[in-house]
Amino acid sequence: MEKSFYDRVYEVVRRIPRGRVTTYGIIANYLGSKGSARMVGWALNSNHIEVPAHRVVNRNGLLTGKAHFGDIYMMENLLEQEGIEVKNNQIQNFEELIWIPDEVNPILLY
DNA sequence: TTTATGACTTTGC
DNA sequence: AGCAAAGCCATAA
Repeated sequence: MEKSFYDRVYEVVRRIPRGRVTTYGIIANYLGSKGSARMVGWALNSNHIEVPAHRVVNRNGLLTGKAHFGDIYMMENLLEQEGIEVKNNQIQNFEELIWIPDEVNPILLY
């Protein structure tokens, strides 16, 4: 069975360092399909393996996927356990926490 | 093969 | 500023 788009998403997500986050769009862009941010989320939705999906949020730093963690507070709790401050589904200091594949540093692409 | 879907993103009003 | 609609594209059926 060849590697599917999903598998690559899993690989990237697994590489996200603890205490860091990234976005659907960044992952999609890294995988080559810059318009397929939706696929990333969907890949996680179909995910049967264990990946830190809670470290993936939308481009605003909003926990849009929280509903898929069983409890809507699960995702937030997981992030806070890693030292990430979340308030009202919004990650604080989001831009400083963004991690990008193949980048060793935290990035400040703005 | 065609259609539907979605844990997104961007643009336009 | 805030909401609506379209764009996006890999998978499942």
